[in-house]
Amino acid sequence: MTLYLVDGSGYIFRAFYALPPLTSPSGVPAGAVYGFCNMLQKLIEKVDGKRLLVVFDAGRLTFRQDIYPEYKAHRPPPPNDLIPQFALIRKACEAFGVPTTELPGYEADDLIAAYAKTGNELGDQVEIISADKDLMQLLRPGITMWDPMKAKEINFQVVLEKFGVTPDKVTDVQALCGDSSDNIPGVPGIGPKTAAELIQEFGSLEVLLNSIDQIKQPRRREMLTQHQELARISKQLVTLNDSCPLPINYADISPVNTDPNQRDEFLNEMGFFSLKKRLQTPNSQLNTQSSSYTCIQDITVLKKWIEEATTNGKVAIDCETTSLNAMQAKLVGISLGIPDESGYKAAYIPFCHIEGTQINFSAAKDMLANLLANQSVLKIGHNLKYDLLILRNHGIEVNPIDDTMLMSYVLYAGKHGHGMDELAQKYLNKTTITFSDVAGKGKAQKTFDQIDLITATNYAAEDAEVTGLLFNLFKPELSVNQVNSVYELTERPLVPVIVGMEEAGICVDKSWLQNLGQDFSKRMENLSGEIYSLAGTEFNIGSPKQLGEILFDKLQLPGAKKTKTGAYSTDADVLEKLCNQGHLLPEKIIAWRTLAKLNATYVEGLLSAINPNTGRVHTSYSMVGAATGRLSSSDPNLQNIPIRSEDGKKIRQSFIAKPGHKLVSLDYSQIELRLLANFADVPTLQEAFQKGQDIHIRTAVDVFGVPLDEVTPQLRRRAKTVNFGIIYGISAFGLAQQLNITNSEASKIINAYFARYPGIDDYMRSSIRQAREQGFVTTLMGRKVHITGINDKNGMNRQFAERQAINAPLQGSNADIIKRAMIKIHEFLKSTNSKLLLQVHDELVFEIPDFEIDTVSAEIKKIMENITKLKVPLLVEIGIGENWDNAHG
DNA sequence: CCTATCACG
DNA sequence: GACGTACGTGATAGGA
Repeated sequence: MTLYLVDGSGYIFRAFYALPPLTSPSGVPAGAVYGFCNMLQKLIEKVDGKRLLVVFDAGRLTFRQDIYPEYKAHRPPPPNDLIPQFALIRKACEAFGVPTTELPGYEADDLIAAYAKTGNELGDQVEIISADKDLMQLLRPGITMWDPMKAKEINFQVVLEKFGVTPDKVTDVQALCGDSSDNIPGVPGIGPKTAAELIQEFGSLEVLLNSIDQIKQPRRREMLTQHQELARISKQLVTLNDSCPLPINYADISPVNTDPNQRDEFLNEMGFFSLKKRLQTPNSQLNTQSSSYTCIQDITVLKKWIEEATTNGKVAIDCETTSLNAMQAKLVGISLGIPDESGYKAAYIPFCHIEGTQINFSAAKDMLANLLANQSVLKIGHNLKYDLLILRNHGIEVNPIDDTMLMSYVLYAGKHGHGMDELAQKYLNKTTITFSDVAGKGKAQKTFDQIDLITATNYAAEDAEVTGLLFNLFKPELSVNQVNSVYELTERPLVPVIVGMEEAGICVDKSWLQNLGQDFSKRMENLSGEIYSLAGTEFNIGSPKQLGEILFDKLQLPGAKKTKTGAYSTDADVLEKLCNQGHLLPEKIIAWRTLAKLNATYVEGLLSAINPNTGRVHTSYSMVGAATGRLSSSDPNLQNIPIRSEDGKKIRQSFIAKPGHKLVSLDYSQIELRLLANFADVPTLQEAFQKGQDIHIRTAVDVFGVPLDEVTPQLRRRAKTVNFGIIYGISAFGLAQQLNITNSEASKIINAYFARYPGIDDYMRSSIRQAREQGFVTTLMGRKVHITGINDKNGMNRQFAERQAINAPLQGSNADIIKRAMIKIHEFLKSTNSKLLLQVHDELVFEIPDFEIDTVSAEIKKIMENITKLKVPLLVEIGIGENWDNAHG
């Protein structure tokens, strides 16, 4: 009977590094345990009732250190988060009914060798489950190896390709070339290629060492003569000791015998509920084809599902549509997932696929609307904002809700993305069907209504099922990780607010934009004529490559700078420097580029974004796009509408209020600097804000040491740059670049700043320390922003992470504040005729009917300013106008 | 599909 | 001594 031998320690490390750090309900790190259980379960399925022995390392010290003290000496100790998990993993094996073994003084690999040898001699088939190259020496007839990650056999051929020799010669090769990962010395100057060549030629290490004088190459000969002893020691180190004692008698190794109750008890203790449910029906993972999902094509079947969801009190939902753009998408079908003993059972209700028997949507609508509006049934979705918009188009309200995408966001912002496919892979170990799998991609991509019902059901119902499973996993994590309040008080209640904004859209003046486009085009034409004659040739001005060649090769202008890919840099910075030296061409290029940008991105972009049904522009906000907690806006992006240049302002003027209304803009003044003054507890800065002083002038006075009445506009501008620099996690180089001064001048300014504002430096250091110790920084409302790379050994990556650690709490707290304000304002606006249309990080834009402008905007200002209490006041500035440009004070 | 550039906070 | 560096986003055009 076959014996399977598992390198348990290898599994532990792989599980630890592959999985994000989950925490069990009792607060113990459990990510590796979770991963290990998953792998263990797969193994149990593979060995199918045969004998399985998991072998662990007993400790760091083995007989090999007696031979060679440096052996594995450079290995860092296991990470702190992993240490408590070792014992739990042994417990997991016990709970799954899998025997384990270990032996002090020996490595797991030695024990594996010893058991493999014994089994082989008794005529048993032995399979080693590991991809570790140090175990490959054991291969021989009757002993095979299986790489569990790649799910393929490691045979003689694989070993031959890897080492250049057959398995029985592997240790000879390793002895010669050494192994830096285990600190095995080998013979200096001999690498894997040479080692294989020598062993092939001489047959074995022993023969080779006895015939060194026959080696032709003088250098090899010399090295081998000199380092014979190292080769012999290395050979001892890499050779597995198959005569070590067997802690469990070979005959006593029992087949896998899982007691489901014992296993479930352990999984409960660990909080692995979804895994527990999955294991209760071990085949549901494998047979998730059409059989396990229902396609609801009949109204009585639908009725049964809705009743069941209602009784259950919880249902996962997902809408399938014809477009990612919610405002122009057509509803095609809805999937439902209802908790059951195996996790979630899921169904898909098609409404308007091109082929197949389907329920008419209007026949099902009332039933579904009742379920979705039922206060005692929780609706779970992934990015529900989207589904809510779709359903609102059909007059369907959805409440109450939970959103697994937002849960992932508050738990893991900065660590990884929050898309369902990615999360399913990471947390459920499940590869989901992707949209392009079913619909294709590129130009030939089908819309969902063109998909056949079987495929559509498999895809759509899986989404509902996965959403439910993610909910089971994430929901308890929220409080364990102390992010329940940011989820409950900020992210979840924000969903209907954003839905309202996206649905409202904003008016843009079509003919204004068209005129503007004509003006821009004409000016571009004139400019390109001038550019061609200055350059002496026609070329594509929009091509940085061609432009760079013209400027720096053909015209030989000075100041050529290369980008990281080696091409000439032609960005505004470079061109401006050339302008300052009196060159005319770069100036024309800058002007042309500005117009090209405005025309393509804004004139053309906005015109094509006008929704034909509503006549307005509806952006889409991503609630998980920015790791810091900010929203992001796309399709079109309305958070980067020009404002700084005169031509830019003209673009902004195209955003108008509907008749009888005004656009009202309210923005938080200097909010990030106020937050800095608050967090860093700088008395001088706090006082300046309390007295309503101009903060940049104040900084100029303090840092540049000039009297108040001598602060010129230019000096104020420099101080403003310094203030921004501080918020971004200042570096001398960055400030120097920005102010066009030398590094040492910038350094002096920074030092003066820290000296005048004690507290800033401490605050920055403490942010960095928190990131280092905990892996994340926190904001005012307890949002976590994970900072990866803070302990990176690459200095540049680390410094980047440090600047993020400084900036994220400020940017993130700003996001917290405005999000809370939006939620409160949304409630207030229900009693008015006004609407919130846009959010631009520290600014909110409203459309307010003339008759209630004063009262409503005053109340909004009050809400915004009083959303939280800091050591400095929050100040909100109001602007009112027909268009977005003149709504700016 | 990636890079360079540039629009915003 | 050299390296490359301000924080966070999204859209567009060009070019492999």
